[in-house]
Amino acid sequence: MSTTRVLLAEDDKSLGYVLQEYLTMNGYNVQLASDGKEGLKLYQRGAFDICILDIMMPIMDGFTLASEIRKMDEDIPIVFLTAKSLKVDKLKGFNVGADDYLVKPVDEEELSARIRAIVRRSKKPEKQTGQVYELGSYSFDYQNQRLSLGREQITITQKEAQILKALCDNEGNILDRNTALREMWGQSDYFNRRSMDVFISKLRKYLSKDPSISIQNVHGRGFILKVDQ
Amino acid sequence: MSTTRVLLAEDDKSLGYVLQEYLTMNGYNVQLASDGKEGLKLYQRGAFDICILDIMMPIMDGFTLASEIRKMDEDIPIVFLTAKSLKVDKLKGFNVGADDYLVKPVDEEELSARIRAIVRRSKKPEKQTGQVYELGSYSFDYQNQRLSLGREQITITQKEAQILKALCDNEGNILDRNTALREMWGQSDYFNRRSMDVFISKLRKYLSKDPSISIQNVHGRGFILKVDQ
DNA sequence: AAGACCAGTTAACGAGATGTTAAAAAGGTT
DNA sequence: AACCTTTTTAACATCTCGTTAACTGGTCTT
Repeated sequence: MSTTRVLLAEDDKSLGYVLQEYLTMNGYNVQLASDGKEGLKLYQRGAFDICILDIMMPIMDGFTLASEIRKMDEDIPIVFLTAKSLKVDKLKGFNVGADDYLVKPVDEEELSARIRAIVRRSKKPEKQTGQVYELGSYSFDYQNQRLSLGREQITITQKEAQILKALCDNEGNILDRNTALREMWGQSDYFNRRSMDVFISKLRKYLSKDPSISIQNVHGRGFILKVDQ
Repeated sequence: MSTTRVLLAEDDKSLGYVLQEYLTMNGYNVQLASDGKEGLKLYQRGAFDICILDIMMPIMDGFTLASEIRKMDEDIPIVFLTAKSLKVDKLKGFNVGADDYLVKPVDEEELSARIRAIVRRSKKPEKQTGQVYELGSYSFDYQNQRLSLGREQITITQKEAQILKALCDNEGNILDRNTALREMWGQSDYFNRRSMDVFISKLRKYLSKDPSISIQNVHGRGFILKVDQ
């Protein structure tokens, strides 16, 4: 993931500097503005992932800045900082769409933790495409239990998918039998082992149309999924 | 939008009751657990939008409960409540994936505002108004519960529409049964499952005039809406 | 080479999941 | 209350898939 870009608007120079330093050290890309107007300018210029705004600032206060920012981007996370803990202020903050509201003195670590929590939520709009494994000319979608070869497409069963996934995750390496059995069956005994063999046999059949793919046995140890080139 | 379902785990009966009352009055659907274990049970049974967990509780503390919940759903918002303001606790909270961390005494209005802020972020971006799905030769207007084929038009029921929408949103991919049940019924049990089957059967009938459309079952997982070309 | 496991494959079995229809229950309207 | 619509529950038929069994051949150890 790319670094998180932070817009920090804080008129207290020394506090602003300290926070900027701390956040930068923690891998954030921080731009510092010392009043609301400057904050707005910076915002218009760059693309940010989160805004941290002091409420009491000269020229333009944090609330006004926040609403200006909201006009441009109704989705960007905003965190307010303030010296006094006035309840009305706090509620006003959340009403203009704040994501958090911190009372000074702020603890840098806590600020960092809260930023992380907020950005984590806001940064995943797109639905994650279920991971798809490429197996020679096959492709295997674990989430959807789908194995496809060209236009042909079959839906395999849950256990088949589990085992094939485990093989794919260890492609070229041994998938240890006992490990796999404990993972998928909860324990390893004679019957589970035989059951696994049945599934391996089924998977081999599914994958037989591409001769470059093979599931090889390692006597007494497990199986290896191999894809030759 | 449906009401926000809140799981509140708080062992202090009177505080728990007060918060439940307040949040309920503000339009939240609140279920109260008086210890961690009960909280976990409630969570497993129902579908929630956010969890508010006291940290110090008998039997199972809030951190443990949170990590159990995270095992099941890595995306649900979690807010911690605590009496003492220990920095290590706070950071630990954020590290297990908290979205917020409030120190008692909590102000109900602030809690409500924070919940709103968090839930706003986590709710999936619903597609916009008047979305009409194209299904082969059918078209389906979810808002108006209308399914039409040519100039024929039928109005389907709310549940039918909900399920069809969920299927459409996952077209070509598995609509997970438990996910759907928790979304639409609030919980997943034997009877809901059978009820869902009945609706699937009805939808299949509605859609039977276009043979390129099918609702396929994936044994033990859910259903896939497929539209061949 | 012989014995002792290990693995490959196919088929049968049965618990549980699903398909479908109909009746009952739950809501809502007049 | 009588009526309607929607949803749930019941009942029964059918299907699915993980397991187990059975038989075959393979691999290792001695």
